Amino acid sequence: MERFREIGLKLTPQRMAILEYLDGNTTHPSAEDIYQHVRKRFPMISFATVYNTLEALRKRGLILELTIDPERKRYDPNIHPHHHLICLKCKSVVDVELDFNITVPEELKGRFEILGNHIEFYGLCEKCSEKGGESDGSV
Amino acid sequence: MERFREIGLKLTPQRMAILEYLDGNTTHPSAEDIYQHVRKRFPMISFATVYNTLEALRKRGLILELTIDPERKRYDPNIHPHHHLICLKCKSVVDVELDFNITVPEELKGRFEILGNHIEFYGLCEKCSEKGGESDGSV
DNA sequence: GTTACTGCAAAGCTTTTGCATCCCT
DNA sequence: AGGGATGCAAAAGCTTTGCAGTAAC
Repeated sequence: MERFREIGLKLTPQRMAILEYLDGNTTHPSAEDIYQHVRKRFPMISFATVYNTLEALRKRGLILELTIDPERKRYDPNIHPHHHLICLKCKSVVDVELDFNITVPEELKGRFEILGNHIEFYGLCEKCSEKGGESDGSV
Repeated sequence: MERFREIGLKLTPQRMAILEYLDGNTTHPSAEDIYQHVRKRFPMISFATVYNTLEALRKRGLILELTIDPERKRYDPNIHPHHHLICLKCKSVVDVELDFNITVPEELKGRFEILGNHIEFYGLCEKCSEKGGESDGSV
C-alpha cells in the first residue's frame, strides 16, 4: 500500500479501493469484476481509471495480467510464480502453488531464451463437476 | 480433408483454402492471419466465413483455439497434446512436443477434475534475443 | 430441393485514447 | 503550483450475429 507512493504513483481514493479489492484476492478478477466491485463505493469511477490503474500496477510488476480466459484478461495480485487450474465451464481459476521443476533440453534453450513458464491445468471445478459437464469441446 | 464431409460439413472452396492453409501450419495464426492469406485467392471472402469455419473445426476437435496471446485468439491445427514457447517481444509461438509428465497431488485431484494441462514457456526467440530485449514487464 | 454456407453490414464486448477538470503531493 | 489521475465520451480491435442470396449435397 505504501509501496505505491514509493514508486511514484499517486494514492487516490479510487486506487486505494482497487488495491484493497486486489489485496489477497484469489478470484483472478477481470477489469469488469474490479469495476463492478469498486463502483459500490465509488459510483462515479470509470473504466479508464480501472484500466489505467491496472496498467500502472502491471508495469511495476505489482500484479500479473493473466491470459487464461479466452474472453477477457484476468488480473492476479499474486506475483509469486505459480500455476492455475481453469474450470472449462464456469471459467473459475484456482491457484496451484507447486513447483513442478520443469526442465527443457539444452538443445531447445539454445534456440529460445526461456525466462519462465506457466502451467494451466484445465478441467472441471467441484461445483461444475457435480452438475455433469456438457462441454462444447473447448480446451 | 475428406473427413470434413464425413462429419457433415460442406466442403466449399473457401473452406478448402482455409484447411489447406492450416494443414501442417506451425505458425499459430490468428483469424486475421488466415483471412489475409485466404484473401489472396478469394478476395471476396469475409471474416464471417473465417470465424464460422474456425468455430466449426474447433467444435469438432479438428483444431485448437489457443489462449496464449493476450491480444487475439490463435489457432493450432496440431491437436496432439503439446506445449508452447511464446516470444514476449514478437509474439511468435513455437511448439514443444515433449512430455513433461506432470502429476498433481491426489488431494488436489479430489477438488478439481483435471482433464489436461498446457505449459507456456515465455521468453525471447532467437531473433528478438539478438536485438536485445527491452521488455515492458509483461509476462 | 434442402440445408448449410457465404458475404455484407451492423452490433457487441473488451480495451484504449483524447481531453478538460480535478486533486494528490 | 505542478503533474499525474479522474471521468466522460468516442474510438479502436477482435469477434459475433442477422439476413438475403447462393451453392453444396
